[in-house]
Amino acid sequence: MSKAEKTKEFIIQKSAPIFNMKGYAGTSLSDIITVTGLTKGSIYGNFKNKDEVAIAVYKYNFNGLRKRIAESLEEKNSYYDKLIAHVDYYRLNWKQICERGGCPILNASIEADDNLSFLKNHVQDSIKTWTKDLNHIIEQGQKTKEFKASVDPLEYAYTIITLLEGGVMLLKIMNNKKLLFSALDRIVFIINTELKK
Amino acid sequence: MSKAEKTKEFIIQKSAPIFNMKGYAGTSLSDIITVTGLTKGSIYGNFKNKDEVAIAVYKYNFNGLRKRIAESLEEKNSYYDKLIAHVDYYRLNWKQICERGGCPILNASIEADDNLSFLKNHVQDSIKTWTKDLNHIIEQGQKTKEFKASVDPLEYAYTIITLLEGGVMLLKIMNNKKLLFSALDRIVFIINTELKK
DNA sequence: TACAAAATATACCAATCGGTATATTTTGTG
DNA sequence: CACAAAATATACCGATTGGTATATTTTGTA
Repeated sequence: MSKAEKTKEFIIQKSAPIFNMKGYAGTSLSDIITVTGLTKGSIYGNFKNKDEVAIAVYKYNFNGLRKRIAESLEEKNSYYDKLIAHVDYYRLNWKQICERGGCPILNASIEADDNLSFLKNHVQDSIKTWTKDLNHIIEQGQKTKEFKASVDPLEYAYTIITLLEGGVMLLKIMNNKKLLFSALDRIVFIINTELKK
Repeated sequence: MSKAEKTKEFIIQKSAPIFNMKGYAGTSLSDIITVTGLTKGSIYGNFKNKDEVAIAVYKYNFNGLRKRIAESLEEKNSYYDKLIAHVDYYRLNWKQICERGGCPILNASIEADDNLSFLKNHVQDSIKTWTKDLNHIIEQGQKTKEFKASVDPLEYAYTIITLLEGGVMLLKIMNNKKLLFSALDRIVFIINTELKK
């Protein structure tokens, strides 16, 4: 790992919470300079412009979330348990999620959807990735006869994401974990009554 | 209605879509000047600062949405029909919602939650108002024996909001109405299987 | 250890930001 | 119609924005 690569990674790590909390438009280069302790020359020596920093930060935030969720599923040895663990990731880490500024997908999604075309594609990609991850778990669970073969895995993947994102939104704005937990309980209920055999 | 009040209303109306699409940080005073055709003096003669414009615009956007939903419930003469009509408002108007930049509550919520304290309170208030509106419909439906008396109206109000907001988020970012409709179908299913007697 | 290349810092740029003071126009009323 | 008050326009302000050109420092390697 070259010096530049280390610096690049350092900038991304330090800027990640700011972008997730203040948004793309709300985060200035001087914010990045302040939080990294570096200078403008160092930032622009490693990134073409602010957009490139934002994209790198978004990918970092999404990949981090995805990785942490994946880790919490690893030890589980049934697909049912994996799906429940996915939901429970939010139950266990809601505080950390709040501290980091909420769900990066949700945040970037809202800001990018009709404004930042350069980010929109990346957000779409990450939602597709997340959907595939959930879809895969459900499909595998169908193969092991844990889940009903009749249901459409993709539809349930989207329902889970819908409830998670809606739940995180209400958690953040109302400062009330009960609202997230209610969404999580609903997901578990759906899994138990409609997916589970 | 004085001249100033008319101008104020004019500024709010013209600025409303911009704030909802580009966000608070992404909307500049020159954007407001451009879209209204007015001058800076006229803006600041009617509003103390940018924050006050943003607040007025947010209230306008929320009240508009609330009014349009309320109108679509008016003719319905059962609380079950009112609740379904509430959901169907989104089914019928998803395109208009998209054109206006999505759900103002969701948008403002994401930007304000850990950044814009001056807006956060107003967003919280509007969510409380919306919750009460839904809660009221369910409670009344319980009184008329349309809905089961055993359920907690507030919990269902929150579940409906969670699914609506999550659905709108996915609609907007993925440009796919199917994702919103899936959330709407889920709400109707919950109403039919858990609320309805 | 010398030295070129890579990386970072410094100094600057025009444009735009939100906001204000003042001049001009428009308004309602006697 | 006159005239004060209200409303709007003009002209300006310092601060900050994203970005660049260049100087300096640090790095890896011969």
